[in-house]
Amino acid sequence: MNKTQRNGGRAGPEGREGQDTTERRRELLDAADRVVLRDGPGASMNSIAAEAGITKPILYRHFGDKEGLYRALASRHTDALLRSLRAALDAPRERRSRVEATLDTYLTAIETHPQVYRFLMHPAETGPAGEQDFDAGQHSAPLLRRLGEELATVVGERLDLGPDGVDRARVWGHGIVGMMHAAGDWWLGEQPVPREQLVRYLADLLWGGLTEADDRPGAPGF
Amino acid sequence: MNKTQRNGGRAGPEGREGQDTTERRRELLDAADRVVLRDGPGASMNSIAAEAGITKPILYRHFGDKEGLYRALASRHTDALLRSLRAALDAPRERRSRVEATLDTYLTAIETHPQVYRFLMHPAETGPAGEQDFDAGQHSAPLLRRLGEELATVVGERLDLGPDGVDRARVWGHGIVGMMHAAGDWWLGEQPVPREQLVRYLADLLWGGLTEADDRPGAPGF
DNA sequence: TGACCGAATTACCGATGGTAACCACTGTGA
DNA sequence: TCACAGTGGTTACCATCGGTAATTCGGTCA
Repeated sequence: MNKTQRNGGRAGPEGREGQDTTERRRELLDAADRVVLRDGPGASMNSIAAEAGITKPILYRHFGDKEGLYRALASRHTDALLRSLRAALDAPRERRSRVEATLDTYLTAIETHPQVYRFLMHPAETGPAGEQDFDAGQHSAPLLRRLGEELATVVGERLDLGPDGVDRARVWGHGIVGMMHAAGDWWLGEQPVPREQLVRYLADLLWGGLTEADDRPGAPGF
Repeated sequence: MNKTQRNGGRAGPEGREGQDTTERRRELLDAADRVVLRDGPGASMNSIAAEAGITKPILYRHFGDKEGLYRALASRHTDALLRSLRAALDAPRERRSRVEATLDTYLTAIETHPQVYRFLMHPAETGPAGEQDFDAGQHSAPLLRRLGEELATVVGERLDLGPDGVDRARVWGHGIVGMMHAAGDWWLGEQPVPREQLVRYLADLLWGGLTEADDRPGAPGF
């Protein structure tokens, strides 16, 4: 088993050893967190190591490469955000309230911790070397993908969308998440309206606001 | 024959000068385009200069820094895409067809040129050094912002959205663009459904599909 | 011809991600 | 008590990148 390998130490029972190394990982991630929140997503491995009171090679032992560290770090925050959103999505209310609560939860999160948010949207960072992968579709922030899939599942489970319901649910899941994300990103920069209003507008959009609005008199129609 | 002929002395009027330098810029951008499409968004300034048959400092003379080059490059593609989208948005049909045509135009574009798409979504690249700016809101791809603002204008002009119409139009503009973007990004990776279907699903979502769907029997409601 | 001027190149700097080589400490077996 | 093995850790280093001074080269004017 040797779950984390390394150690090879016959010394203590492996459980104990694993305990230590995961505990260590947590400490390192805490340090990385502080640095990233302070210096932005471009924080260097050296500074992170320094914050943790160690040196680079140890970080590389634990996380492989920068991408690995950032993935681990992002995973923590993503998990936390996902938990909040799931809670909002599971609250026992009617549909509209549920949607508004979810939107509000997300927007509150990014408003409260913009640095975390910014980091989560930039995990790739594609260092100087290599990076040949051109699959064009996984570069986007994994957070959005996870949110989209999550929402797709919820929608697919709870709504009756007909024969092609699965595909439809996935499209809607990713689409709604993208709407929330883009609007939130723009709003975070300018904050031209209070959060509650943004939530209402977005929910209105999902509620078919675009269909119900009348053409402007004299306009070429929309 | 100094076809490129760096003018050699102020001889010519400035107009001529400008002509030459903008022509040169175009050539350099063409070269940069080829390299970026070949090596991905992480292409180095050296390789771009080599492709253009010159050396780094010239690139820096023309574009200031890497960010500048990438901005110029992105601007070209963004402008082109914006033109197509405006055309789709201005076609004389009824609202639903117009929306579907716009979605289809965008999705066709990213499907046809995924490398360009990928580059456009990663223009920041935040080099190794500095990069202290933490405003958390301008890091996102400028393309999405421009699209969002554009759509907001169109929506605001053509629809009668009541007293707070301007704010509402901006939220909707960015929201719709984000929906299109996220769904497109996900779809580009998996392509689980044909494009026409994706377009229909997204339009359905905007047409209030989420409101009209029935709860699944036995589900906790959505 | 020779001084001059500007464009382009070479050579370089500092910083980064990543790694190999080295070091020190600690407990074990004789 | 002492060699030893294995651990975690550090130092020193490499290739590469973005960016820039110093320098060379080609042509123009007196």
